[in-house]
Amino acid sequence: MNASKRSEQFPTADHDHQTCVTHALQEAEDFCLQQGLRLTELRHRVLELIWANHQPVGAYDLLEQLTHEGRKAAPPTIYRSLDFLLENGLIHRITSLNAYVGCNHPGLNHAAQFFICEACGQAAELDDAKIESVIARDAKRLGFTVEKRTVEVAGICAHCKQGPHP
Amino acid sequence: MNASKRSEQFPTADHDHQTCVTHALQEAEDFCLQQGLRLTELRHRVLELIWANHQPVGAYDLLEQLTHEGRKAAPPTIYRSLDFLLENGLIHRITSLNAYVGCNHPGLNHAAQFFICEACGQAAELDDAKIESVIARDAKRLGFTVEKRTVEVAGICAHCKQGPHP
DNA sequence: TGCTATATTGTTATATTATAACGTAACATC
DNA sequence: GATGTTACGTTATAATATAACAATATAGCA
Ligand SMILES: [Zn+2]
Ligand SMILES: [Zn+2]
Ligand SMILES: [Zn+2]
Ligand SMILES: [Zn+2]
Repeated sequence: MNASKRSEQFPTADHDHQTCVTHALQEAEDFCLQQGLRLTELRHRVLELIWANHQPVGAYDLLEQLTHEGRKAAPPTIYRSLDFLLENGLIHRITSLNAYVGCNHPGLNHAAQFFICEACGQAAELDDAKIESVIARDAKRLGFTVEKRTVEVAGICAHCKQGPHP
Repeated sequence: MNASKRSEQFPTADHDHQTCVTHALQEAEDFCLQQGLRLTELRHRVLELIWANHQPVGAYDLLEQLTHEGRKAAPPTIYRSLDFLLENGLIHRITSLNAYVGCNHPGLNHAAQFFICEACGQAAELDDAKIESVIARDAKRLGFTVEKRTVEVAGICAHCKQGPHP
């Protein structure tokens, strides 16, 4: 099981954090190159910070991390980078947390579901086609055209049920 | 089809708005009496305003409506009433809108799903057991204990696909 | 009834998240 | 290099929500 695969669900305590980050950044660079997108130094750094946090992180947390490393940054600095990363599927916004997290399948333009642990703060990204199809069925019955789905489940992850924060 | 039934999905343009409000308030009064909850004048009025808006409405919109009718009100005034109504299942919070909407099945402590029209602003509340079971299955596979579910689908409702706002 | 504990509301200040508006710099294309 | 476009810097402000403490109303009981 490689780092990418592991990060699709709740990571174990002993997993190689840095490998996750490196791998995700490499994927993002490749993707942007393919798509002709400009992954500027700022955007690259913001994405790196999001992955390095390794759990959903707020815009102002990111802002603080940027300023602490000497960069001039104001709210628009971070929000513009977040917008770019969101638009191009490199990160997700978790509505119920007002926080941002790296996407495990960048570029696929998928609808994701999140399982969010209230103890350790980790979020697992799923892409369960079954949920999609049930929502689609309900939408059809209502005559509703789906544009955007938000599926976020809060609770306690398996690691945290056994002991304190993994 | 009565007002209650109608309000479970997207209401038609010609439906009896006032009947919906009256019916919902009556149900809330009954429920609070049964449960020994104090539906004070303020809480009653806030719930009435939420239903009268008849679509998800923001806390500060409600605040403005309260002050316009002469009541002294500050943010905590409205947020405390919203907290009471949320805790007791009389309203729902729609995370993706930062807005509040009356519950169609007060007191049932159910997990609801919302289909939100981006054209007319109406939200339809569903309680599809199928969605619940699929989420429960994923949770079980992850070893995840579910506390709270957020399922919000944005798009265009059937009325709005035919013509402008119903 | 009057007393007391509790719940509710009022009031002021502040935290948190996000965007508007406008100017400057970097980049790409010709 | 001129020109149009994209990205970034900067200042101010909007929108949503909570903290902290005082005043009032209510409920339960002596
Ligand atoms: Zn994703
Ligand atoms: Zn956990
Ligand atoms: Zn409901
Ligand atoms: Zn509509």
